[in-house]
Amino acid sequence: MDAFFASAEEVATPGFLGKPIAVGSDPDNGKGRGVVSTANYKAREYGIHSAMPISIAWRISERAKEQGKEGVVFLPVDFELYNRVSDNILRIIKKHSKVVEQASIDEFYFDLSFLKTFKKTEEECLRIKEEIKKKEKITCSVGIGPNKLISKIAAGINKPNGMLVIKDKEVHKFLNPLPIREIPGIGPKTAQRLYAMEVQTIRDLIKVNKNQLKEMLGKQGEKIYYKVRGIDDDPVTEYREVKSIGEQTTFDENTLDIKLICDAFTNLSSDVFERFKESKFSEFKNITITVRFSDFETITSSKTFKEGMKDKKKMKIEVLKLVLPFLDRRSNPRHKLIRLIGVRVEKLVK
DNA sequence: TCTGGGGTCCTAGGACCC
DNA sequence: TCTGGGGTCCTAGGACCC
Repeated sequence: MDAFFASAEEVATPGFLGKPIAVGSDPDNGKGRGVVSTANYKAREYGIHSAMPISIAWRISERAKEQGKEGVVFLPVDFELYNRVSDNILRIIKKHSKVVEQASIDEFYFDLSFLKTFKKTEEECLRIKEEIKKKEKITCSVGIGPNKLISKIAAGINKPNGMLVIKDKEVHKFLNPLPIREIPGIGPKTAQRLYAMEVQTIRDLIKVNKNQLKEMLGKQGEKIYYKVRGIDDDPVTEYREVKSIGEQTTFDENTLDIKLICDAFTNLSSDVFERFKESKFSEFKNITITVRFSDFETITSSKTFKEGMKDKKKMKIEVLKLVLPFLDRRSNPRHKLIRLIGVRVEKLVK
């Protein structure tokens, strides 16, 4: 889906039509601590984009207003709304394809190989796009290719409201000129390491041999070796098992207030437990806590239990037992303030 | 300039077992 | 006194994705 959160908000509130919108954390008059989740295309014209600190976006908006331009509409993330829309879209796609994989709240893979030709596939995808546009009033971008990798990259090329078909024979011509960051799995860190080797495009990357990539990047490197060649046999799968349930929260202000921190951990523990109880799992065997300090150093501490756990009170006690060492002054000699804390349960048992 | 929150997967070292 | 090789599980940290 194109600018999904922002698009869903535009549909839900007709008054937003034509306005620049940023969905994300509360900007709190420029003091807010989060980031932009999604900016609509009007807001992108202002230079606002996903993952940008919300305080920067707020400043951009203030500047724009001074120049007589329209201010940005800042909206909190409303997952209930987006999940509803997402479910509707899934239902539409399911009418056209037997196997649909929901890759995220706004990304779907579906296997149309039963249609046999790219022409028929393209026509079918146009119908899906039109139906989504008609029923949900939002646009999406579609990529059609011989596998999930190529279709995903192709979908990202002609955004928004785009559609791109890459046939088997066209894969190499399509991939070669693209920047390496287009490959899913090459993030900022990996890209930097490759830039240092004068590797900028997939054409460059294809010249690096498999052993070199493997040595440099481990298993990830081997995957990249195949991806740059357009090779991907990852099947479209309906269902993926949940592996963990967790939550984290950033304090309004960094803190070392023990009571505040313990209360926040207790609340997180309780919230995670409630979500766990709503899940189809009956027990968990691991708890992991996260602490992020003011300098962004992030530590985790975890414990695995022989026996599965399913008691809220016991969970809270175990969480606090994990937290305790970090509240000891000796473990934090420079008294770094804490910025974020988190709680997660893993090793889930049905 | 200041960096959210929900996740998955991988790596490396250490303990432990046979 | 000095010590192999195969394997599993746990812990901590890091990269990545949306």
